[in-house]
Amino acid sequence: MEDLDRQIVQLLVTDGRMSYTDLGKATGLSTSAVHQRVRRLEQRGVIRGYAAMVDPEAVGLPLTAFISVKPFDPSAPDDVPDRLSDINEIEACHSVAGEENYILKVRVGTPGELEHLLSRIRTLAGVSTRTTIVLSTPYEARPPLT
Amino acid sequence: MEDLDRQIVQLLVTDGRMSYTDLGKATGLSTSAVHQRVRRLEQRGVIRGYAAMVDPEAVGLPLTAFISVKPFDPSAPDDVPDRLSDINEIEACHSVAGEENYILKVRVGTPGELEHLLSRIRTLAGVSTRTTIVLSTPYEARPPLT
DNA sequence: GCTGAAAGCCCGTCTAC
DNA sequence: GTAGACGGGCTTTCAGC
Repeated sequence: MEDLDRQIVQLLVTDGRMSYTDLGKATGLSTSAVHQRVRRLEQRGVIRGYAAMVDPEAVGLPLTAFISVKPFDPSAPDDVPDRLSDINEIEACHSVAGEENYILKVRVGTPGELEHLLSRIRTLAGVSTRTTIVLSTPYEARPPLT
Repeated sequence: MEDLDRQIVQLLVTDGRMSYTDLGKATGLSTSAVHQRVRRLEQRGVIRGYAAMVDPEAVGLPLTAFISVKPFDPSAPDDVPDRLSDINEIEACHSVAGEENYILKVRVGTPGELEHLLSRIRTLAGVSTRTTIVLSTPYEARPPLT
């Protein structure tokens, strides 16, 4: 990727609401040139979208956990991500190499909700689970420096 | 949290660049009322900021991994997050309950870079590591529905 | 805490290079 | 691919309730 695009991406990752005018000042381009480049970055899928970053505790989700998942029947068709995609408590689903097949990142309000979520996951996807509770998060979602 | 604030947060998590005018239309508030609420949500730390979401592969970071970390000397002062905070490849650092002390999420370009990163982590923080390679990511960073 | 209005700035587009 | 300009819309602030 070109250096100007890289700069623009970097700026927008740090401040997703920065105006095209300010992006232009920061990169030395005109407003319309920046605008055009941003649109192309969005269309090419480099920029997938924009989001407010929210404090999970402030919205009632103080409990984070990683759940490693392994199918009961390793010969069954593997559609775990599809089966779990409607569960809003699951923030992320990664297919991984190793002892387990998937790592899920989940957020809930209470241990009771986590217990209930685990049983939903086990029955919906036909998997066994290994859960790692997050005690605190020194940092998270830091933008990739490229 | 109040319902109107919840609506606003939900909308901004889904589209971080939505205008205050549109937020007002969606919530039935005036533009200035929305603006005021958003500022208070930002000041209270409910909204931590805004970010463009970037495709890691498109910016040269196709390889994601989780690194579980455990100090060589369990009696030494635990300042692992501080010691690692300058490493840009580390996207997140969670303190966890379980066999290991921390889970790191990292993004790099190549296996060679991962190898180098692991040795930096081990020497900088005085830890042993267990690495789980991500093969694919069916979904990630889904907004918490509250 | 919300509304409504007013001024300034930004967005989005178009034309020209 | 970039610069410059223009109209419409948005942001931001300030009374007023």
